[in-house]
Amino acid sequence: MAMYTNEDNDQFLPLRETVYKKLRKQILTGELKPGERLMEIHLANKLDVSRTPIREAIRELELEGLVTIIPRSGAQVAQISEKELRDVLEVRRSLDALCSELACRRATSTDKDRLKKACQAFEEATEKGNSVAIAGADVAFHEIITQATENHRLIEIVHNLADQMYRYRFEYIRDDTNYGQLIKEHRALMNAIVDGDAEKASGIAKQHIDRQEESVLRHLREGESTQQKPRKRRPSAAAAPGSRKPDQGAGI
Amino acid sequence: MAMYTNEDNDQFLPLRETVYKKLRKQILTGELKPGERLMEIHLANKLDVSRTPIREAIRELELEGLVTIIPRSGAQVAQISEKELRDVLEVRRSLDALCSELACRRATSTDKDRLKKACQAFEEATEKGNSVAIAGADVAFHEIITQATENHRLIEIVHNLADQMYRYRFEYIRDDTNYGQLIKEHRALMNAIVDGDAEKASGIAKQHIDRQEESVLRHLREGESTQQKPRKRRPSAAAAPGSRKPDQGAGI
DNA sequence: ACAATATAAATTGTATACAAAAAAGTACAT
DNA sequence: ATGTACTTTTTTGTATACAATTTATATTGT
Repeated sequence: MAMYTNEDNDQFLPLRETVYKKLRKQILTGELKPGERLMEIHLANKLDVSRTPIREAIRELELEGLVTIIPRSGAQVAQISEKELRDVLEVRRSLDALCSELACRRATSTDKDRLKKACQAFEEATEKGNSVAIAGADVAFHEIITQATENHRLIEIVHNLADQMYRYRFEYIRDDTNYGQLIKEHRALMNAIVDGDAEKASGIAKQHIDRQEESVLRHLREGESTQQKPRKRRPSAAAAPGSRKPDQGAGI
Repeated sequence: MAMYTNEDNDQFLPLRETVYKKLRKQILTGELKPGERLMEIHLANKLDVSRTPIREAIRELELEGLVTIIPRSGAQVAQISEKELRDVLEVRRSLDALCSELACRRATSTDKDRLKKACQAFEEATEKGNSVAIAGADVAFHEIITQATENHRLIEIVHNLADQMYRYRFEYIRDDTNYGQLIKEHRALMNAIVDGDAEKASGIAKQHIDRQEESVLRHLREGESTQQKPRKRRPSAAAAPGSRKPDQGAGI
């Protein structure tokens, strides 16, 4: 066992955090596939820590929506249904529009410069044709806009929503055999923000997501191969019907 | 309190969940004040469980934004600054607008009926003048709209944002010595949804939040009395500058 | 007095033990 | 073969022990 040997590894962070990061990455990259079970002892052995930090990491991931916990049964990598993906995108559509609007109002001149560069970089990446690079450039471009909002809560939520779909990013990129439309949208969005035209920027952002939705959903329907079947469980008196969380709203 | 929780069936739930609910309620109602420390052993004794479920509950609350964890130092009830409140409201503004739009498209006729009744009930509550009842009726009204969207992710996020401000709901309600404007807005929103006029509904929802922002912020500035001062901690090499979470966006 | 430093106390982080529940496996009857 | 009761194995839920770290307190030197 590792004991308290800091092992020189990543940092002085609590184990819980490093475990959290590792699992998270594996889920996002698809190394851990949807439906795959996350068993505490197994993971503890594999990562050479005790069950405690594993448990805590899994619970963090659950609240993030990347993991589903079935009480007294265990955790599994969250299945994402078409409906759920659609829900996520519906929210993203609205929030990406908000990001763009806010960016129009709040982007500094250096923000705008970086946006121009990122836009350029994306175009160059598409010419080279490397999927990883293209996806990276796309993320970088949008990230500048997101950060320009200066609204940390918004940034957090947008990131979270993006994470839910991270697994599909390559399909999405690979889908567009010609990136002409994508480039056009990026340019238009960039210009709108530079000009401070919130109305326009908002509209483009929405369109942008709509296009994404189309291609991601198409791919989801085609390749269902990677997902594992969800485990069924014996009926139990305690099992609440339906919702995965209290979802107890306390609206103001 | 309002809260759509099925109380009492906690018997079969894991302790972690019941602890989570208890702490959550205490934070939202203000029984645990912002800045107050959450110490594991202390809470464990008080609630008569071991530290383990306490820890897990606290971590859930952290991801929800109701608790702040300082590594190796402990957890405290989240302080909410004016900037953060503003950020929350900025997102809510956008999402409440989205809720209203979606409600226009998706509300069933029974939804609409219930909305009318809830609107009516709110008016009656204002006449009676009981703050608790008014706040409850307000929540109920908005909850119908939220649920009508049929978008579970959206519902979850909106609830979470609402929770962040739950502590201020009474100030907000009490502030409006005459509820005329509030009633007018509710009625207008209700009518827009019944008519399916998404554009109009969206606009009203935004105004509604703007009004809230105004009065909540005013009250926040006045009564800073209840908040405890945050503990300061020794500088540490591990302490990351700024952000409380990796926040590593993986945008698509 | 005041600051710096050493010492003690409190508190969190992690590992581990054990009980409770669920899942998987097995034998048996039909 | 199929279904059913029973047993075993696996896995989670909770409690607890101990190490590591931080916070509080006392002590000392100036």
